[in-house]
This record gives sequence, C-alpha cells and structure tokens, in this order.
Amino acid sequence: MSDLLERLRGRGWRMTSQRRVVAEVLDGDHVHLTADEVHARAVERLPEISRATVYNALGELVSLGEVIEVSTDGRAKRYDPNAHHPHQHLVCSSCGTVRDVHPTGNPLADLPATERFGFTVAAVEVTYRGLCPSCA
Amino acid sequence: MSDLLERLRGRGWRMTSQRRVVAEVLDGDHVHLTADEVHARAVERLPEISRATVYNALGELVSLGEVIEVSTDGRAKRYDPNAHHPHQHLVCSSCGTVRDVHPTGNPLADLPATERFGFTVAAVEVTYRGLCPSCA
DNA sequence: TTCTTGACTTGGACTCTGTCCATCGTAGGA
DNA sequence: TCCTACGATGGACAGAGTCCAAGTCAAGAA
Repeated sequence: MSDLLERLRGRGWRMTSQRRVVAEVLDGDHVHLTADEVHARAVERLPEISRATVYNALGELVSLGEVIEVSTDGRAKRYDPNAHHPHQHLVCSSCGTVRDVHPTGNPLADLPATERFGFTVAAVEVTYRGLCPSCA
Repeated sequence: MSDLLERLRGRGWRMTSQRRVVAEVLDGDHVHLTADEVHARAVERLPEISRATVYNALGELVSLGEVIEVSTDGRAKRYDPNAHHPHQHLVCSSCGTVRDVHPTGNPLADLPATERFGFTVAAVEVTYRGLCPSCA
C-alpha cells in the first residue's frame, strides 16, 4: 500500500501535499486512470491542486519507474501503478477498459536478429484488443 | 504500386484529385507518416488541399482496411499503408522511426483463457522499443 | 524554533492533434 | 451537357498536454 510513499521518500522525492495525494490516488485502486481522472480524484482530497501539478507529478513517477505510461488508444495516456510486475494489457475496443494480463512466452525472443535492423531492442509491449463481457 | 488506386476505384471509392493525392502519398514511400506529414506531402502536389480533407481521406482508408492506424507514442497517430501483410512494429525511443517487423510465434496463443477475463480477444499488437542504429 | 533557499505549485496562455459544420465545388451517372 | 449527391474547404472548436513567471513551502541549517 503506502510502500509507494515510503519508496518515494527514501529516494529523496520531496514530499508535498500535492505529490502525496497523486501518489495515493495511484496507489489506491488498481486501475488505469487518465491524467484527468487522476486530477479529478486528487481534487476530491485537495481542491486547489492544479492540472499542471498532476502532470508534473505523473511525469516524475514515470521517470522514477514507479508508474508506467500506457497509450492504449490515440487519446489520453493512462497511468499504471503496477510497474514492479511485468505484464501486458488487454483493452476493450468498445469501452476502453484496461486489464493487466500475463501472457506466457517471451515476445522479445520472437524477434530474430535479422528483423532487428541494427536496433538495440530494450522492451516490448503487447496489447490485446477485444470486447469485454459487458460490451460483447 | 497503384494497385491501391485500382482497388479503391473498384470498391466504388469516389475518386477526387485530393483523394488520389493522399492515396499516392501513402502508396509511395513505405514509411509511417503522421497526418500532418501526409498533408505536407499532399500540399506539394496539390497546394490547396485542406487538413480536414486529409483527415477524412485517412479515416476512410482506415475504415476500408487499406491503411492501418498506429499509435506508437502518445502523440500523433501514424498511418501504415502495409495493411495486407500482418506485421508488428519496431520503434526508436529516441527519434520515433518506425519499422515493420515480423516476429515468429503467435502472441494470441500466448494468452491463456484464464487471463482473458471473459473478453473476446480479436487482435494483438506488439511494439518493440529500442534505439535505432543512428541514435544508439 | 526560526530562517533560508531552492524546489514545487499555480493558473493562464499556448501548442498540437484532431473533429465539426455550413457552404461551396465537382465526379460521374442520366 | 446537366444534375445532384457526395466530397472539399477553412475556420471554429475541443481535448490533451506543455510552458512560464510569480508566488509558496518543505526540509535542512543554525
């Protein structure tokens, strides 16, 4: 739970009420919120918090590797606090719901050297798309 | 080459000079352009073409299944004319270059039923990220 | 505890990407 | 050649995100 807060403090992240609230919002429910949704929830606890501050805090959490940025559609990025367990995403094409999934296999190994064109491949993202039970 | 133009005409796509230019831009170099880049190239051939028209044409080409929309970053979508050969993408994290790649294996088969949460999974996108030779 | 200061927050302006709409123009069939 | 429904135009608008100058404050020093 507030492991996250402890880790951040331990890493010298200057703790302000705004940053605390953003971290708590992400640490709470295990969902994939957009920046605006994070802002909306943060405002419930700290009415004066500004959009810019939420964007700043999210950007820093991403840089620190505590949160993953997910662009499932061309719209707003979503923020995934489950950064310490490798996983992929399953997205509903209709309502946009995102679920973490754990496929078997290692997609990195599936890309032969001849298909790497000299790139240094560092990561792979897999996005499964379909319809969730409610939308099907 | 202008297979694309033929196919579109054959499918009853009303051919205007604007639509022709957009199709030709995509059909030419085999790169992954943003809508603005498509517009810039279209303007070279047809100076009066408007942004809205380019967006309309791209949207229709996507609906027709002739072009694939790719969101590799949270920024502008890119349009991939290589729609008739299944492939995945390799993206340079520094300069944004996108290359088509053909991994082995079938990632759809790697998602066990227990990890599908009742979703009807229809498609899977794999994005490899790293640094291209010029940026490394 | 109080002071100090550099880092953080604010809100408004701005950019970028994309969509919408009323009006005008034209491809292609009769 | 003429008609007309479909397409193009461009300007306004919207959503997501960034930037900046000015004000505020966390946390270390004294």
